[in-house]
Amino acid sequence: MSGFKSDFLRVLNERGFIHQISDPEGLDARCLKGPITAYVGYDATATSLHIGNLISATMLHWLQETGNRPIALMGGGTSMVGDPSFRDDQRKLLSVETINTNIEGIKKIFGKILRFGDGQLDGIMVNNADWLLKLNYVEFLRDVGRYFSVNRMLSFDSVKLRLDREQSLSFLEFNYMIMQGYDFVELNRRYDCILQMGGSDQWGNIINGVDLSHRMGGNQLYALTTPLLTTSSGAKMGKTANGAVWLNGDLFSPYEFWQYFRNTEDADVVRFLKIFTRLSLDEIARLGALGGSEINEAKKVLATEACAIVHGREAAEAAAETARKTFEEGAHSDDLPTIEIPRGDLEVGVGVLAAFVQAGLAASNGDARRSAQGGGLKVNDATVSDPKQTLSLADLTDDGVIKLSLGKKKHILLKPV
RNA sequence: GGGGGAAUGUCCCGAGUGGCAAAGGGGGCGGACUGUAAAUCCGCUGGCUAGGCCUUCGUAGGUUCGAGUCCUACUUCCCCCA
Repeated sequence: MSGFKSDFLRVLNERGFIHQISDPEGLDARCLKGPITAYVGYDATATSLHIGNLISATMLHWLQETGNRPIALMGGGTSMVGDPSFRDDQRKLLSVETINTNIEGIKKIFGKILRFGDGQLDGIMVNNADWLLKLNYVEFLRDVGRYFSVNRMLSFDSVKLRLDREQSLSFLEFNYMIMQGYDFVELNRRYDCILQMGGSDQWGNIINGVDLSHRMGGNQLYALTTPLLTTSSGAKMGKTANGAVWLNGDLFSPYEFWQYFRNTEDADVVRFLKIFTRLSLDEIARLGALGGSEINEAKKVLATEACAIVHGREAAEAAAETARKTFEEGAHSDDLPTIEIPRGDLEVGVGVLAAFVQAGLAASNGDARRSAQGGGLKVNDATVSDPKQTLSLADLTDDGVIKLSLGKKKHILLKPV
């Protein structure tokens, strides 16, 4: 499936976005005939999208960039049910308020990735609550439900895990794929949308929409999925100690985001540059050719470029500069994450362990104590050897702060107020 | 409706003769080696005013000097029969 003629599929293919396409030749031919409309759906499971969602959102970007129309679908309706795909337990039911709050958070990112407006090829943002919540049960069953075979639905890999583990799959969740299938058909009716994209875990759900359109005598629709991103050593992409790599700055700061990409494994640099930056393939090839420790330069470019897309160029440069000062000069930058501490506390003296807990670098005194025993705690770059040590005004550096470090990478500044 | 199983350290999986802060993995964190990489090796992975105390094995009671382990009821989930 390499010889795509259309700009859109060629770009996606070259940059490593394609895992499966339902009818590659057919879709390629359709893309050549003129602009197409395609969509990706996002459920309101959190107040922000995470790095995994960024991949499909980036596909929407390239879609628009190559002269087509993108739709970002907010799953206000489907989130009422919850996608059971590849999950071994039921999701918690979300309240309507939570769903709406989450959607507001999720929407933010699209302004940075797509161009919206009233023009022919401007992006569209819709919410499937607009049509799903209005459906009449029996009518829906007769119009749409009749086309779904339970036998077939049970055969999808996405629910196999659940069934094989003998965990219950509720009827509520079982309806999810029907709703998503219906979404696709509805978007085709409303906007002539012919392609749905998503992560590889969405294949079954997307194919259901393609089939439903057939059975209802509708248009030919297409499915396209991206590979599940894992690091070369096999870990799932986008997970850190504290959870997901969020796109919203209030959950995951630009500096943290920059650091996440800076720590990419060597073997993943080129792959990630293609997916998470908009650099030309020539430039990426050049960066990928750097050998040995020089590849660190490529990682910095990756971090800055990826960060710039999500947080803006300025924040990305600032994160890069903070990192440069911290790691290359061994100095500390005012831009490091900072925690305020009452001046009075320092006058009295604060236990080191408690200080690390306050800074969020340790979960408890015991946790901090253990880190200290392993030689992982530092105050102003000096290893903490005595857990009973206290911090006072005398520990302030010339810049009037105290730098706490956990390991080599995590630094927090304590600032008296 | 009847019968039989299951729930363990608040990340996950998973052992557990009545003496248990509870085996072992995975993951995570820290250290060494490096290049803020990978691989490898080592340490840690309930809380605290810290070698003493406190809270943990689905929930609530009970038996016992002592309960994750035994008894009763309840909850949730699986399987079989109707």
